[in-house]
Amino acid sequence: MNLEKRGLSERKKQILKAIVNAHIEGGEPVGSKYILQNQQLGCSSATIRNEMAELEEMGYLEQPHASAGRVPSELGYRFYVDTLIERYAMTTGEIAQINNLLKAKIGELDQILLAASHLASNLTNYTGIAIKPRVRSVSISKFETIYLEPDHFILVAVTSTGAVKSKHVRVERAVTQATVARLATALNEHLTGLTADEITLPIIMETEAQMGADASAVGTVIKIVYGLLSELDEGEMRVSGIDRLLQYPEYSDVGQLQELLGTLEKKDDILDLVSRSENEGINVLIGSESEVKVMNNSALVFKPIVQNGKTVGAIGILGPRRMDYAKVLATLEGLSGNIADIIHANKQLNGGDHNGGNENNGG
Amino acid sequence: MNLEKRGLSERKKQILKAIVNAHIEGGEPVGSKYILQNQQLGCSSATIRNEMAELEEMGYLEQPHASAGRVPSELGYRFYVDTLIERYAMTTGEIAQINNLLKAKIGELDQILLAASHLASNLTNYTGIAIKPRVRSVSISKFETIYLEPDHFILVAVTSTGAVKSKHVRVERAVTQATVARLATALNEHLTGLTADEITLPIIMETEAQMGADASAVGTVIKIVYGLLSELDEGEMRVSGIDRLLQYPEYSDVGQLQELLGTLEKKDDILDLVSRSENEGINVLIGSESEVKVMNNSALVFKPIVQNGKTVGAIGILGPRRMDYAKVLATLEGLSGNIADIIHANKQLNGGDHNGGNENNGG
DNA sequence: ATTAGCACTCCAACAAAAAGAGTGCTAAAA
DNA sequence: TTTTAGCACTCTTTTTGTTGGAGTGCTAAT
Repeated sequence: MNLEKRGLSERKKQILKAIVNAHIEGGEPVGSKYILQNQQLGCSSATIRNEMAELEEMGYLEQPHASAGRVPSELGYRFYVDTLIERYAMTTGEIAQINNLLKAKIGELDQILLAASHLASNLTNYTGIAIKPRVRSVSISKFETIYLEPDHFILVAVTSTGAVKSKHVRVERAVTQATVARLATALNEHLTGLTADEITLPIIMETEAQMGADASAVGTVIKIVYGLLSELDEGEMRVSGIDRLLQYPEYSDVGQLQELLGTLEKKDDILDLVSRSENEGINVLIGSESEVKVMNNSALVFKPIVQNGKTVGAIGILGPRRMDYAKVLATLEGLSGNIADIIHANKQLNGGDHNGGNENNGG
Repeated sequence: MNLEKRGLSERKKQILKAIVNAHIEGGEPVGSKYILQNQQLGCSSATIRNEMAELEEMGYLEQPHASAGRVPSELGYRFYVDTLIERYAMTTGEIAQINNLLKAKIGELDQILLAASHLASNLTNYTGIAIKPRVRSVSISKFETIYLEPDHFILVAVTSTGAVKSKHVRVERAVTQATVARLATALNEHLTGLTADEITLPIIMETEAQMGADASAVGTVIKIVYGLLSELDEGEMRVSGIDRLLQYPEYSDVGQLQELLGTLEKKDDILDLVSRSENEGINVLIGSESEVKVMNNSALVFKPIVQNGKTVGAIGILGPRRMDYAKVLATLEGLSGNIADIIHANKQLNGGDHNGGNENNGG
């Protein structure tokens, strides 16, 4: 017992792992008898009980009430995810499913993320989340205008991350096709690479000067550009497969469920959490490790999608604290590998090796 | 009793209305005693009981069990919505809220619909739905290309409904800025106004011919255009405020709730329903009136957004069958009026009168 | 046609009892 | 010193029974 100060005995590890696995599968507290029957550790249930009592004392297990089985504590899950978990190998079927669905969606990042989170939800049977994080500083790398009618054109902006945004623009004074083309040029010369904060009055005035007689449209457009940039700042989050949560008994309490759904609706908390993360590997947040109040018996696992050193998106899984971490980690890794392939270049998808490291981040 | 064959007596109407109102508010079966105390109809509870028994026989009321109060049947709600409902006037506060939020979102239809459904959910305290219906035939009215790198440009398409879609395009053989500009011209000349089905091989060949030496890119782009058109065909549906459902006791049964959430996740059923609707007024679907299985104790109210005679979107409310129809109808009407203002022209919002007719459509 | 009165039904809530699962502890065995 | 069998104990879950109340339907009188 003294020598266990700095680590768990092999037997304790085996018991803890068995308990976590059993609880992940069944959701019920696990008793010594069950362990006895399902593990070969050549000792009696009484010994197991003793070990369990010690594991509880050490903080890895909890007892829902005086005479129930044991349930893994938050610390127990942490230890499990960090050291005990056995890597889950995706089946060829799953890999094929990923490839097929994502291949069909080669396109804008938004759609890829959405499809991926859907897929993640399907494969893991938990709730999937697709996130475009808030970013401190997006800028626009290219403007284009599309003339429609004398008082009506479309402003298209390509952002530094490659996303394309557009807005209809209506102006008071009629403009010509040539004018809106000149406008695009002017915008490209003065506003590219600037964040919302950097669009200052002098810059606006320069742009207006360049447009000469047609300066009146500039004000309207700048306002729209500004709004566009702030929109991009806001981030976005979409949820898929909420219905899957309901199959887990931890969410059969309506109050709890309502709180959780509320958090998913509000989006802010999770969006913040993901946007602030600096871990580019897989993030695993178990229960109260995250500041999001509601998560107490839930867990959030997410993987940022990084492009040129910048986090441009994330896919995640939300589920009960006792989720099947092995499967979730493998799924998110597989998916993010494929997404990386797609966005870095439109090269052929081949399901190759994307062992994206199994880094975990507690709190 | 004979003369009631073709209509309900005034007293029956009053009783029915009182029962529906009471049940909408409380969610509990309503008894004769309650009616006696809350309505001035100068008769005893025994008489009310008799009337209630007859209303039940006629199919307007139901009894959950032998000795409970009465609950409105589906037919009862239908009758209520069609003839008994009292128009609800939006408060100035609500009108102001609508104007402020929508004003801020002047932009693409998607965003307006999303904001509106959010708002509808907030105002009514039920779940809001924003829908872009499947449409038989979308075409593209204008193409534009944005050159980025020699093997990489962006294709922007403006659809016949004014929506803007874009796709990144990567090509094998390097192209110049001039080439992508010519490509846009070629696409505009050959593909505008065509639906996905109408893009035939001859047309493709003509386009390729026009591009001469750069024909190789045409194939890639056509595939993308095709995908883009089918995407537009698919329709879209976004849900907001699911958490609000949980406050109503009819959704405290996990099984029921799961089915409902499943329907909302799948989107297909509701999307079909809305896409196929030909009623441009407010549609009210109560319980099993819709083919969507799950709705049995739910109701869906939605209002198409029509532009140039075409349904370009819809906003809706999903809630318990006993929802506050008066409020829901008023809210959707108010919102759709404002949306119409915004999309028809960017004229100033003024919260003016949009009495969009109170048409109802039973199954 | 309406109403008072009453017996009847059914549900909901509570209480008590029984069943079960799992533990902790003790004393003996390895 | 560690392990184990055995058993009493605790706490939950399920079952069963009881009671109270709400609301109806019916009958007989108005």
